[in-house]
Amino acid sequence: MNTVTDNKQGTLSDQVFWRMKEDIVTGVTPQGQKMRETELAKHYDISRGPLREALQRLEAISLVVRTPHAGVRVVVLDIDKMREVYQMREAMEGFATRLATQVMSDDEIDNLYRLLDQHEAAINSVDGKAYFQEEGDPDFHYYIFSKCGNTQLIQFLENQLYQLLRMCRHRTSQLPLRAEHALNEHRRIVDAINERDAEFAEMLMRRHVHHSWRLVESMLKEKQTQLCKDTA
Amino acid sequence: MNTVTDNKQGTLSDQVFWRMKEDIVTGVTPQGQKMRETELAKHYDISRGPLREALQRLEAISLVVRTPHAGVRVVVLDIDKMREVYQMREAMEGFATRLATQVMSDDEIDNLYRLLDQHEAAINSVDGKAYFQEEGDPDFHYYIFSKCGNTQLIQFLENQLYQLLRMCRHRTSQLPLRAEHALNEHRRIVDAINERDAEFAEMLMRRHVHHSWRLVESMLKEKQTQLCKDTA
DNA sequence: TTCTCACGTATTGTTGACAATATATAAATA
DNA sequence: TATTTATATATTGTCAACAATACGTGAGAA
Repeated sequence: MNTVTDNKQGTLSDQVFWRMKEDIVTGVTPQGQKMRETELAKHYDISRGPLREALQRLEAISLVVRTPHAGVRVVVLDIDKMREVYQMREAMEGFATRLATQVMSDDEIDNLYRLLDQHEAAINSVDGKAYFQEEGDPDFHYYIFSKCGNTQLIQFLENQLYQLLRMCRHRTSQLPLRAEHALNEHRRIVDAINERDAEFAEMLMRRHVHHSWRLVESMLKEKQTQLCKDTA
Repeated sequence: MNTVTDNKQGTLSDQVFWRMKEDIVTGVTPQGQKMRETELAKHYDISRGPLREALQRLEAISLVVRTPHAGVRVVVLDIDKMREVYQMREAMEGFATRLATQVMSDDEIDNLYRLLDQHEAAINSVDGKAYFQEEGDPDFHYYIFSKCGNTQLIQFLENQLYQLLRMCRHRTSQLPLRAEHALNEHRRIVDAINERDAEFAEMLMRRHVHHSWRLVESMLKEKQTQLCKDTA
């Protein structure tokens, strides 16, 4: 199912890039951590050349920040950066949904309906809500924007934005969910796509992402104020 | 005015990245050209290490494409890729305009009006239309999205999308313009911003970008069919 | 003649050593 | 005692040689 660690194909730089990316996104390498080249090279058992290239690729997708001659650190996703990620999602996924609505085949729309049914079944089962956040929700979003017909847009969402989103999710995974509510919004989006109402589908997707953010934001702020009280 | 070549600050990799970027975007390095590392290293007078890093950064912003073990080529902006660039612009600049409308200061809106006046004056003068495409139009767009308050969005537009757009422009620079028409659309956008109507401002910006693309597209297709007739 | 396969060459991927820069430590001065 | 400066150390940036891979060329067979 998960072929993360045993990926022995491609260049060294490639392999290490994927491993480091997973380590960062899943929180194995904590946010804000200093990443020393020598140290990492030893840890991943390669020389500094390919390692630097891997670091550079991580920088290109905003997973690490580099200051010249000083080194790189894992990005710290504070509330403001997370806002930016969700704003980008709102704009780009909304637009991707519009495009997808115009070019999706009927069979692909059927697949979307089947996906909704699977998610509903999962939610009704034990641990289904956790499943929904971890697998179901991303699957749904991924399926739609991957049909938008704009390669650049797909790659940006997949390679850049969704990696950051996974980091956000990791940070908010202990927060309560809104699985049923989100599923309803998913249904409406698919209905709009099915009616080939591109403008409406875009609007619904934007609202859907916006709602997610609003929830995440309020939870984070609540947690933050709670933390202040604890330390005071 | 242009401090491209005499930029002796920053790391070697940095300097060469900027030089190569300019060379590609301005067409000095033609689209589709194979870029051999040894050759380039000699040409820019550095070793292959930093040069590879510069190439990788070019790859990250989609100015070159790399195939493993085979090398990198300058991207070829065919009509389909250009469509993708303009679509991305439509979505992201539209959204950036919405955000900017919400957070721009009154002084900054005044600056926008002054910019419009400058552009009108330029258009009425000799060669003003050329000026408008080369400098005026990008300035206008850049000013707006730079005020949107979303760092990631700004950087993406500035570092990635607008570089590709400059390549598109270079390819379509000989095409006739629509300077007056575009200026009118600019006016309406600024008016919407001034009235703090974020949704309307977004819509106008999207339509504006969409119009640009429609024009470019029809010109390119016309040129293409003409070319077919010539060779037939 | 045309297709296939093997070989040599050219190009990219990787490595470890060296140079340049920044950070941390400690001594010296106000 | 606090602050500044000089030095030492650690870390990043750069280089040139080496290894691995892909592409072009030519020979051989169908």
